Amino acid sequence: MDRFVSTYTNKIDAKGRVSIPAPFRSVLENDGYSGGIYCYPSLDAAALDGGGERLAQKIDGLLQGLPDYSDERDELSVALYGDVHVLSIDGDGRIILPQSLRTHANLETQVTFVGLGDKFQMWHPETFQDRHKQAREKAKQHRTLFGAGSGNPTGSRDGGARE
Amino acid sequence: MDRFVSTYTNKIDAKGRVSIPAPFRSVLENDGYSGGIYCYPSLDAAALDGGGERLAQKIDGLLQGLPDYSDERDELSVALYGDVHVLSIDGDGRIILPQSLRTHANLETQVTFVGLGDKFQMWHPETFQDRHKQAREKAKQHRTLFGAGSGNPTGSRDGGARE
DNA sequence: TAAAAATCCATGGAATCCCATAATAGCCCA
DNA sequence: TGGGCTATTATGGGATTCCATGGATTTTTA
Repeated sequence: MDRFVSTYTNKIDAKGRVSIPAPFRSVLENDGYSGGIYCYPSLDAAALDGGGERLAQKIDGLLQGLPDYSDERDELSVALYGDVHVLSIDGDGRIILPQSLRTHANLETQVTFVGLGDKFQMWHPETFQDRHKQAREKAKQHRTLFGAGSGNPTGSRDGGARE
Repeated sequence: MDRFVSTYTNKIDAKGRVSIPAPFRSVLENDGYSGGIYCYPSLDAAALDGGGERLAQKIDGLLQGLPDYSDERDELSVALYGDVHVLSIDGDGRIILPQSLRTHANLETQVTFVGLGDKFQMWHPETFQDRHKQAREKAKQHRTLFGAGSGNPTGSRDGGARE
């Protein structure tokens, strides 16, 4: 399997460590594991985005259009690279979440890992529940718009409720 | 790991010494460490740019586009090379910031190191906070432009069938 | 010779490694 | 089908290493 799917909730222990769900770990290994996962605060949600090499390359791609040494590039780099943490995975498949990341997502004792295909997100469990409900509501509305709930003809995403 | 990512804030001690964040140091070593880091005042910000060989080569690359002995090239050379300092790293991974550089970036007691991929920047912590906010705003705008919401520019797969 | 710079040493706290345990899931074989 | 064995996983807790930081000592330079 090569995509992050499903959700899991794990504990944060006294040292700030969290187990990465085993299925996610194996995805990361197939993705060219380079010593750790890339993790940064989501731009518009109280959550963290995480992933492996594929995610890192995506970030590179966003910057490629911009000329070196332009102020614009530097500015964007601050948001894209400056916020990224490389969290190394210990021998037991755990990472430790830096304080800055934990505060962004209100993570205290538990983390909900949510697979999003190319990447995954980490949420405060309750916050995610709310989000999840909203997302499903929106998805239903869309379906009735399209009629019959027979899948998703246009291939559009589910109303952007995610992230 | 081969690029500068993440942000770290370190102290300047009484002698003007600052620890380079360990992850940055290891990037520099992989980058062909040549005795010190290249450091110069950012052209359009109250910050310092720093990096290793890759950064030096990029500066060279900019100049190569211009004809030899042209006024334009001379000017740019002065602008780019003139203010460059080579800061040697001591046995404990620290550098000493010359006064001229410190004044340009208003560095007094603390320095925030920001990874920008090929290079990194050094900011006064509070000044950086503002910059950081701007940068995230800009990134949001770009993101909607790119349609990079789910990290999937084409919007094709992952149509919301989560869980 | 005094001031400045480079090198060396010491330390507290944090991150990493290593091992132990309990719970779960998968499997084999009767 | 069921029962027991094994492998995997999440979690907890020491022990060790790494790192930022401060200070002392030596070397250089003015």
